[in-house]
Amino acid sequence: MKGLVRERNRRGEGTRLRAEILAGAAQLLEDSGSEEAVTLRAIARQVGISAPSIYSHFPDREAIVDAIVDGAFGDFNAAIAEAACGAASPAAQLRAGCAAYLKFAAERPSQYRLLFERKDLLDGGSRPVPEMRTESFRLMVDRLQDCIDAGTSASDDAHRDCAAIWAALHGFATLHGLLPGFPWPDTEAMLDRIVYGLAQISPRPVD
Amino acid sequence: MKGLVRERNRRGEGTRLRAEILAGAAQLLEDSGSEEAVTLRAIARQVGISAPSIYSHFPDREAIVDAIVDGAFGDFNAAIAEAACGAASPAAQLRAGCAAYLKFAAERPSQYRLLFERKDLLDGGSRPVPEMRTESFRLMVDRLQDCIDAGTSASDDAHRDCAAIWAALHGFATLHGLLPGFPWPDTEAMLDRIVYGLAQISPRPVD
DNA sequence: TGTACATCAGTGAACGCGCGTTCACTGATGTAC
DNA sequence: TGTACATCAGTGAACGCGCGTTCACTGATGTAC
Repeated sequence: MKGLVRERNRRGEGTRLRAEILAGAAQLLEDSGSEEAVTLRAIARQVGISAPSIYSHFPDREAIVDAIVDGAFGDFNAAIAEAACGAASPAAQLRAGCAAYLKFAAERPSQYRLLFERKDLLDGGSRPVPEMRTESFRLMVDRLQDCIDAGTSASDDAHRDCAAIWAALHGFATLHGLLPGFPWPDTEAMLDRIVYGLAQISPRPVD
Repeated sequence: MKGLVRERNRRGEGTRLRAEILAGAAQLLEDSGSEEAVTLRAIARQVGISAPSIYSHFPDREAIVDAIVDGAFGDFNAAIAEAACGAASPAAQLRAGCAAYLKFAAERPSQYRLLFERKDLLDGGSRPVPEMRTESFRLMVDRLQDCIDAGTSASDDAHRDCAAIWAALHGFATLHGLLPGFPWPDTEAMLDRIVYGLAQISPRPVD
């Protein structure tokens, strides 16, 4: 009943290498900016092991990318939820969540791209969207509904207007990253237009 | 001075194969949905020639993709300009241009993705954006400025609000294609919210 | 008109590369007695 | 405490693959005389 019980069947490293593989893969992704650069051999080089060693921890390449996506979605949703929690009014919560969305995309662009530009859903037609991908969206819909109920927003359809906000946030994050040479307006100004314009909130509500 | 003068130095095909290569490459792109599928060997298979034959018409693989991008941008900008021309009021022109934007993205998703998700600008930092990529944007800014001048729009910054509209259009087109299983609102309703909400135009102006 | 020749579109074989994955293995780590 | 053994994390070599690209070539097409 020692604290080492869990370690008994992992001699040398055990789970440690798994974490190193994931960290190396995430590093490769962030450095290169594209998922294709995350190859088993490149990961092995990055971590300092041989390529076949990875198979002790992941069944195939796809599983590694899946694990990165899961981790990134966890961080992404947590960052947005936390930001929203810190604001007072529903409208301020909505804006804070949107600001956190753009912040994540700007700080971890390659991971963000992986989250919403991955082709894994393109093949299977219109299968249901995983909950993880819409968790933050549902949070935003609830906050907008709060605004509507409180009379702060003139929207008559929280789902529709949040879809428009999501589209605008995603588009801005993506284009901003792709065309840094374009004269983009200030991010705060864009946030104001996107959130208040699309959610039909009278500009600059009290925080 | 016969009409055959131009054909003298192309014995068999000449330019014809070049066009077939481009068409085959575009077909591959549309079928597979990803640029990586457009390999020299796959194009050769598609067209029914051997891979080295391509080098008579293009210096390398990159040149083929570039040619597809140029062609697609031409069609894209033309479709938007034409749609905008067909409407009466500036506001209707703005909306028609945005509708054409979404139509192009929906009908030729793989080409659209290539236009605005290509990584070719990511590497070089913030070099200037090619004119072709912003031609339609500038058209939209002009139309919104017309609305402002005519008193139809309450916007105080056509550039900023068009950037927001562009972001929303791009985000909607991209997410809609990536997550077809998500309950997206009707495209027309989204267009109304995006154009009128972000351009600060009183809803449903006279066409 | 006929023939020798230059042109050139397209080919087939081959190169070196990096990839995912497999397989038999090694050698250190911990355990049973 | 000492020794024989089981475990298992990690390895090195090899596989077959598709890729971009090169190179010397073939054979049909048009031209010069």
